[in-house]
Amino acid sequence: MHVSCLPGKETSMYPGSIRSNNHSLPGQNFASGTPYTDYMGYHHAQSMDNQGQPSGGWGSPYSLQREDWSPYGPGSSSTSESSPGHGFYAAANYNSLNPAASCIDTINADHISPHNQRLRSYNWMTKVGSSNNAGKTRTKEKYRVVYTEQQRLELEKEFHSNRYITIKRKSELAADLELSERQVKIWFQNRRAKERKMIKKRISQFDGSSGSVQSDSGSVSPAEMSAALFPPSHTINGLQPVEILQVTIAD
DNA sequence: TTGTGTTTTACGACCTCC
DNA sequence: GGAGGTCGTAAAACACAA
Repeated sequence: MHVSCLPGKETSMYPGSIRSNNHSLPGQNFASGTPYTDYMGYHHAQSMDNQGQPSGGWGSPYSLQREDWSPYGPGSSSTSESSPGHGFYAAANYNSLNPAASCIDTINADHISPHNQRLRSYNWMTKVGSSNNAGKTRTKEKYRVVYTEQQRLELEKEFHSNRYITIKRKSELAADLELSERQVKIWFQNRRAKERKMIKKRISQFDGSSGSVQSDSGSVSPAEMSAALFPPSHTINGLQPVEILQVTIAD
């Protein structure tokens, strides 16, 4: 599988999108400089061979509540070459602060190791119909699926291009990945939450440390960590993202 | 194998904006 | 009122130590 590095076709944050008036979305772009050492923190290595996906296996009462639950077929390979970065969160920025993850290819190659490539058994398939919790949507049959490697990769690419997905891109991505728009939206919400959590964790490491922070590669000074977290080029209204975040956390 | 902790989907409550 | 935001949380999926 080949995946290019954030091609970057579009440059506007909200090309004809919702909320294009840019009314201070709290996190809008603010995390552009956040570190992605955890970018590929996903441990799942689901095979792209998703025969186990529930084509038709969704419980009807559940699926009726979805906007467009499409069968989870194999990740569309066609998306590999067609996922445009939006340019705002440029690969250059990302790479500059995280050289180790400078190319998704690298990450991906790493990630899809023989060890990780082991096939999932999709145990949930056998659970369908086994639940007897009528009235509780979440516990009906299966209540969550595991996205494929391909789906995650494309979503991550989009996320690193833009923290907030446009309606247009959401629609495209959903079609490409055979996900519902709702799923894409929720994935982005969850991904932002994850990022905030990571940032808070890092900041608490600063606060809790006296002079240095231990990293994988040894001791890192707060200044170094800060620079890694937020490159100087990223400011919003004159504030560096870390400052904005600190204000936010203080609230 | 099993217990436990973490991560990943998914949802509801509530908020803001148009 | 609808759409999408955050926040908190449930529960499946997963990793890993014992």
